[in-house]
Amino acid sequence: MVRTPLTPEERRRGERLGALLREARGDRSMVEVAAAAGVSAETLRKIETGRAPTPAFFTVTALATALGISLEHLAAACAEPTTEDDQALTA
Amino acid sequence: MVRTPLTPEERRRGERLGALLREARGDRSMVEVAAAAGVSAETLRKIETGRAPTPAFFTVTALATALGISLEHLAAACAEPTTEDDQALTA
DNA sequence: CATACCCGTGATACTAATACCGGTATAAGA
DNA sequence: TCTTATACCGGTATTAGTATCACGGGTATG
Repeated sequence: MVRTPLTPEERRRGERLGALLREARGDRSMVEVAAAAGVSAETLRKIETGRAPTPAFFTVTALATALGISLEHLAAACAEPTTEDDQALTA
Repeated sequence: MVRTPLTPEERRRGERLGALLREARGDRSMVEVAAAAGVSAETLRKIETGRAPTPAFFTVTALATALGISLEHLAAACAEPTTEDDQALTA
């Protein structure tokens, strides 16, 4: 195996990231946010739905900028749900 | 064309990111930092040398955590050298 | 009711990221 | 000198991210 397939945990993390982005998008439309971030709407949809669990760094950066959220917040919320970081989803 | 090839500007941005990571690594070895971040040494080398200009978000996150630098700093330094952020490279 | 527009979705195509392998160069140490 | 460790480089294999194409659902407007 040359490229390790994504583990279920990594996919879970991707879903968490997508959920955070979708929540941050609020009532804005996908096309609007995608255009503001400079990515295609389909790409944003895949990331939000978790079908692209490990998007590129600059893609996430652009989305975070377009959505007005911090990268630290995203990384911390997706990192590890060991304790009870589900508060990040509700907030 | 279904997937836009990386533009020279994106590659430049990747080189900047790599330079920042290498600088943050300091005198640590590649294998040590790579192991701490959970990525292979070859991947870290490719990112540092700019041969992987758009690494995955969580890869950069893990490296930033292992190196003790902030994602915001990385994103800001790589975003756009419009004004004079070359100081980040020289410092 | 038909048409058009916007949003979201699935399928497809193609490039890039990641990892493993072997080889090379340089510097430190036995 | 020889070994070892580190970094660099090329190639290869496989998965995954991203973009385009084509489709369905809803809402408004004619």
